[in-house]
Amino acid sequence: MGVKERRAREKEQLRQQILSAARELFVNEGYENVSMRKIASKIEYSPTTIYLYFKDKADLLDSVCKETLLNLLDTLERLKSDISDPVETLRKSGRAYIEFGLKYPQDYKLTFVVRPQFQKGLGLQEGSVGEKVFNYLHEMVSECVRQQVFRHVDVETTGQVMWSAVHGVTLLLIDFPDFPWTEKDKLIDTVIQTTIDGLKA
Amino acid sequence: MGVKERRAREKEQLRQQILSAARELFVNEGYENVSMRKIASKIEYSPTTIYLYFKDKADLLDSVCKETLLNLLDTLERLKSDISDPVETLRKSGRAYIEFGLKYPQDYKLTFVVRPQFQKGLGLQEGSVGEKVFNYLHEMVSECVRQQVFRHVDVETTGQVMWSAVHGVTLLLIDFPDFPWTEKDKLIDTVIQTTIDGLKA
DNA sequence: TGTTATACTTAACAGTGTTAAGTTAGATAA
DNA sequence: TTATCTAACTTAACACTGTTAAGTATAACA
Repeated sequence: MGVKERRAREKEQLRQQILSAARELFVNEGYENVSMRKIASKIEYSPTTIYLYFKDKADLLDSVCKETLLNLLDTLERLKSDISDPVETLRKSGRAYIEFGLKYPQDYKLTFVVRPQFQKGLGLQEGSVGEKVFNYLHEMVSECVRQQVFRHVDVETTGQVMWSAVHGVTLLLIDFPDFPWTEKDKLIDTVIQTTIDGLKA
Repeated sequence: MGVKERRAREKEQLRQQILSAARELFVNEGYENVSMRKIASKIEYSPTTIYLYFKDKADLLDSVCKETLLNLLDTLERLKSDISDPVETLRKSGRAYIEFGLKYPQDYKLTFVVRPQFQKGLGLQEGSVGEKVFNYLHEMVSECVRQQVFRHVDVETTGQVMWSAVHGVTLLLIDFPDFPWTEKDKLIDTVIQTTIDGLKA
């Protein structure tokens, strides 16, 4: 009676195939320039087949974005081992966050800029992966406050300030690659350092 | 011989009509959901007429964005009168920048996030309005450094850090309106204050 | 071997940005 | 005043888009 299982496995396989074809095309050509037909022809199926696996193009995009967030979350989780020096961990986390965005700029923008607008409140809702990413940053900042390295204003706000900074510099670097920025690594470090200094007691 | 002038005036008038119809639709329904036909029917002309005034839809969008930037620039310029307290001016400028973004979220995103991706390096190139907006922020920060209120690291970098912060919080507030942010005004003030503190000697 | 459900495809619809060709009205020149 | 020309605008069409409804083949079951 392993038939059903095998079938389910095959279905899941095709789903993954669609997902990764879509991701590759979205990343290389931009969401707007990728048609369902293009995705379909890449995996050598009829366009309508995709609709058996995803509600519509937006749903497909959301699934791609979700994968991205899980990736980012994983990257971050690997860093939080060392709790003895919370500021250093926060610094590393900020760096990792920004570098992730620069490594997967299309994904980052799709997840944090393009999609939220259309899902009206989704993306960071309770239990979502997006929320988990923010919670991570928040946790890092909390630890700094708890160990009294940061002045205690309001933990919530503090986390959000940190997020604003890293989000901002990530997007600027992505969107204006030809702008005469200061040397990139220096800019990133300075953004993080400045925010940390500003939050210190 | 005022005929030619009148004609030119009429042409300019229609151009403006198209522009403001496009802006209204872009803002209300989102760039992707606005078709050339929709714009055309709003001004009661045939769709192809638009192409006599704008190269294509992207060109139309760029023109809308340019207007937005000029507006923002104007809003900022009004603030730089008082040079005696540069930190206070910078704070006000940051606030004005963010509030502008929140007041015209669609415009802000079109200008600073959606378009740059497609014009490959444009948007902040030499002589552009975008560059002027950045130069303004840069000027404010320079004054703080000059008066030795900020520690002298690197004026370029300092300006870019400031920009990252305000850009970041603006976009987060726009894109995740349902997220349980700290009270909005408090968040904005804290972002600006933290960055300023971090930049101080 | 015949029935049924599942997986997939074909054909079509209404809409998109954009171009080429055609029309019409107003200004110029005889 | 009438003919010509030119600028402004429209009609028709192309190749594309996301998406749905209907149809087909195949594999699993009885």
